[in-house]
Amino acid sequence: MTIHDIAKALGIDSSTVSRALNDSNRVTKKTKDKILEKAKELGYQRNLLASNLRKNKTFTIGVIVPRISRHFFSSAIAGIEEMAFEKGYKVVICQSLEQLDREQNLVETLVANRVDGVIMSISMETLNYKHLDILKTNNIPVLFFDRHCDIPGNSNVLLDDFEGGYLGTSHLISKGCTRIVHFSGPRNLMMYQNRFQGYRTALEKNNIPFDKDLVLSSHLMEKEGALLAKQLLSMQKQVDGVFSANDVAAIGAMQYLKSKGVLIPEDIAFTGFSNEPTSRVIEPSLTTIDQSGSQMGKLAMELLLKQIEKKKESISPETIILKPSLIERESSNKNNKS
Amino acid sequence: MTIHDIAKALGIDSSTVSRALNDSNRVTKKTKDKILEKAKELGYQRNLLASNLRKNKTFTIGVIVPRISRHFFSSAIAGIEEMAFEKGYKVVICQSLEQLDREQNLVETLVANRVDGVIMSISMETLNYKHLDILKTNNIPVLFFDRHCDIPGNSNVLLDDFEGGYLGTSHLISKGCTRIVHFSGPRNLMMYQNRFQGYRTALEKNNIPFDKDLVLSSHLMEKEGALLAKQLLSMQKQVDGVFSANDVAAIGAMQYLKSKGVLIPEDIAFTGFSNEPTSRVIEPSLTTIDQSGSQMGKLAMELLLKQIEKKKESISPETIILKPSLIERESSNKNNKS
DNA sequence: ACAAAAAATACAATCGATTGTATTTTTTGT
DNA sequence: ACAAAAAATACAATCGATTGTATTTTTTGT
Repeated sequence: MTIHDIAKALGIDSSTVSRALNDSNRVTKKTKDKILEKAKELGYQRNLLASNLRKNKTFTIGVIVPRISRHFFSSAIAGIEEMAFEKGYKVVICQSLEQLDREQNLVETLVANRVDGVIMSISMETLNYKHLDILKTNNIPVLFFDRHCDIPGNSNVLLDDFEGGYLGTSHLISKGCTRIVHFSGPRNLMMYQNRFQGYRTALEKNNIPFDKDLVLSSHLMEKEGALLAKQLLSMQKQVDGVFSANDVAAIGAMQYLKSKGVLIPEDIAFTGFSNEPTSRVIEPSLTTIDQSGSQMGKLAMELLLKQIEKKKESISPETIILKPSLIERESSNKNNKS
Repeated sequence: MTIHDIAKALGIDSSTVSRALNDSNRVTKKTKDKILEKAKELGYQRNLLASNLRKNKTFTIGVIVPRISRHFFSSAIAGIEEMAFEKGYKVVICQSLEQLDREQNLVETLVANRVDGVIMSISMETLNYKHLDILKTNNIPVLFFDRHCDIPGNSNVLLDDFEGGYLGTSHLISKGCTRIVHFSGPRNLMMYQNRFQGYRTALEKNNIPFDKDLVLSSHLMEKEGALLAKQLLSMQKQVDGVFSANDVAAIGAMQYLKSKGVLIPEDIAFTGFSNEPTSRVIEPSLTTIDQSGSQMGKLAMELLLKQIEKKKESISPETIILKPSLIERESSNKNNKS
């Protein structure tokens, strides 16, 4: 079933059929009706491959995230899809699984498929950005969200991680904590750098000396949280609070500590980051920094589409930084102060 | 950058370039090398749109789920993507948001984009399957997973929901429960029908009379779980166990009951369904039926690809039914028996 | 009723790659 | 060295839709 079949059936030219199906004003209403009816009769379905090839536009956005099943990313994807659907686009979803070579492979595939744009959150292994050059070469706009990379000329939708780190740490301090450990993530991610800087600044503003031994880096998985907690107990200097750069590690640590009889928040108070669904359910419920994936996804898609749809003359990069908010729960509710 | 540019640069025909890039044995090694080098030099990237159009194959699978951010679905998508990547396919992800009209719209878009196959889990609103006819018309194989529909000729990857319902309910009975409420989902989903039948059969096998007043249907959201729990407390007949057709509703109910001072599992024991991450973290931890989304996703993609890749002569539908397993946790640990 | 202007439709090239067939070049065997 | 066979390459059509230009048809105004 092609436009040529319709054209033949009606004894007219396929260009007229094409224009009729695209509702062009170069076709008279009478002819349009005739064509539309025939199209329906024959069960015609436009072949978007052919159309896309001709128009050099696919109405497809490529999305690369480290892990689809992580709650933050799946909410972001949900937001991205919702906005894309609304605007008539579709999304190809890929996961790097935190591996650089996979990320590179995916970028190449997306380029070969001529996506109209790419939204991505880089992997933990991504230390340089050479594999992204191909996007620029092919004039494909990219938008980074959550985990950004500092190459100029691209758009970003980010959380103010510095502010988040500052909020989370200040909160613990306001609850009376003075020896606060920070669970940090891989150094190459700006995100974790910024959360760390927020932590450090909060300490300084409150005249608490910074102690680098209290900063523990890992990939912030649940198991690593438990390991870090173990390490915590064996520290000679006593700790009374933990600001974790994500909820998962915080929860791993809390569970380990609870099993060892440590009281939370009385002995050690916790603040996490991300507001994962589990953070609300664990006992004590985990104080955390909200990071709405769905909203971020929607904003990211909206911004990218704006850039795609305005003519190429002016793809001015733009950065949106969302303000984080603290969600206060039980895990930080020390009675000492406040 | 097209094969014609390469051809022109080397003074040869574009068909030879095409064959060289596809490693055809109709091109001599010497020519191939020359072409490959030139291609690299010019930064050539094959235009898959054109290739796909010619070959009438897109190496794209459409995936429709009710909600991307639901943990089960995001894990399934992760499994699907992983297997697809391995086999050289990519996936377009869409969410129906449980709405029939959206689902219909998505199916049409996928057809227009000539996906090679579709993997879907139907929405709660989907009562008839007329909107899926277009897939058959266009000869696009479909595979249903998790939530299936009983139209013949399609493949399915399912959990044995009957067995799951039976396991979950029998477990409560073995712990001494005799008045067990069942939280059920929308009737049109076979899945919930089957879990219900498993529940009913378990009662019968244990000589517990079935009481239809103990079956409460809803959409199984967290809020509805809380509402159902409220309803539970106002029942004249006392209840000592709940088998919920998903974890989310169970957790909503448990939180409400805990706030009212009901002891779990002593007063009311709980068994959920799905093994959501939160089920492990809530206190008491929730006994549940495991349903590995990621494994299901992988299997689904593998089966669909098998069907796509073998010639059309024999697209024999196939149904894989995974055996569920019970994960015993605290929420059902009554001391009465066992 | 007729020429000019405007509207509708047809023609033909194109997007970039693939592929069956025809032609040219190379290899083989005597 | 030459014909026959085999291998390599070129030619040309094609996938299905779109779009600038040319042609035909209709409308307008006198």
